[in-house]
Amino acid sequence: MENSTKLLKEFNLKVTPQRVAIVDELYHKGHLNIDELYAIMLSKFPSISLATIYKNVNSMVEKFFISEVKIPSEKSVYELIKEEHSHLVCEECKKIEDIVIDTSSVLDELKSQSKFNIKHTNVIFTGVCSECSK
Amino acid sequence: MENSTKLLKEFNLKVTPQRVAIVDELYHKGHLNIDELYAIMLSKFPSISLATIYKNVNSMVEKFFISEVKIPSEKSVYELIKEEHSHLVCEECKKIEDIVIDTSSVLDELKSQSKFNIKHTNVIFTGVCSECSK
DNA sequence: CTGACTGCAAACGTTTTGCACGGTA
DNA sequence: TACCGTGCAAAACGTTTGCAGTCAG
Repeated sequence: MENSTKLLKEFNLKVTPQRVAIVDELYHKGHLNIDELYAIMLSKFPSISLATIYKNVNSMVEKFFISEVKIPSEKSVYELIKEEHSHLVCEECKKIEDIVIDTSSVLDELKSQSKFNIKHTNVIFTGVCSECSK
Repeated sequence: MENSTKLLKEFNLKVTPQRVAIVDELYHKGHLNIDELYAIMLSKFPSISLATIYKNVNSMVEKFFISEVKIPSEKSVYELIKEEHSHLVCEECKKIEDIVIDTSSVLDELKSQSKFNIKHTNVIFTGVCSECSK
């Protein structure tokens, strides 16, 4: 069985062709906003409704299968949930890169300053990628 | 002259009572979303329009006088721009705390992994504050 | 005095909802 | 078969715009 189908079942989401396609795209593209997702889906399902995109994205977010990434000055994108990671966003070409960094030193420093019990560390770096800075 | 008035002039924004009040509130409360700001402003200017809030917030953002903070699963809040800092957000009471942490080790690690030329580092920690974890 | 700001109402874009139909389990 | 998902249209929501009157510089 294909990967996307298996994943949907694991998250107790009914397997429909539309959902499989959404998961496939997020898997291959990494990050997509609603408009990009709709455009891609339209090419595969000419009569798909935007409402279907929203409904599916929302149910996948609720089941913690995908997550919304809120980027400063940009539209939110969605990605499959995996190991905690940070994002690098190019201000010019808008490319988004995932990066796994060790945040333990920052968390240690934080612990000494605040009594918060931290659950998640959300880091977004913005700047210019190597292609755009040429 | 009061602080807010002076600040508005420094950022080339005309000084109106509505703007002074917005800056005063952001200064005292630290972070406010649009609805909170509107509610507070309504109590001071009963006939103020939501459009006025939006117009002022947008012009202040454009002049880099205030900035939008996008928080996972929450409404965006606005704050006066100051030294770069991170945010701690309590998932339960929604309180937001500012914290200045040294991100140089993370930036160094990043530099060794990616060719991005980083301009800004945006860090949001989510968790439970000390009052709520009692 | 002039241009910018305000408040109002309308417009706009985005997201959600209700419903009839069709597909999945 | 029973329920859930889909597509469509309408509704709801948040934000922006245009305009006439007012105010700051």
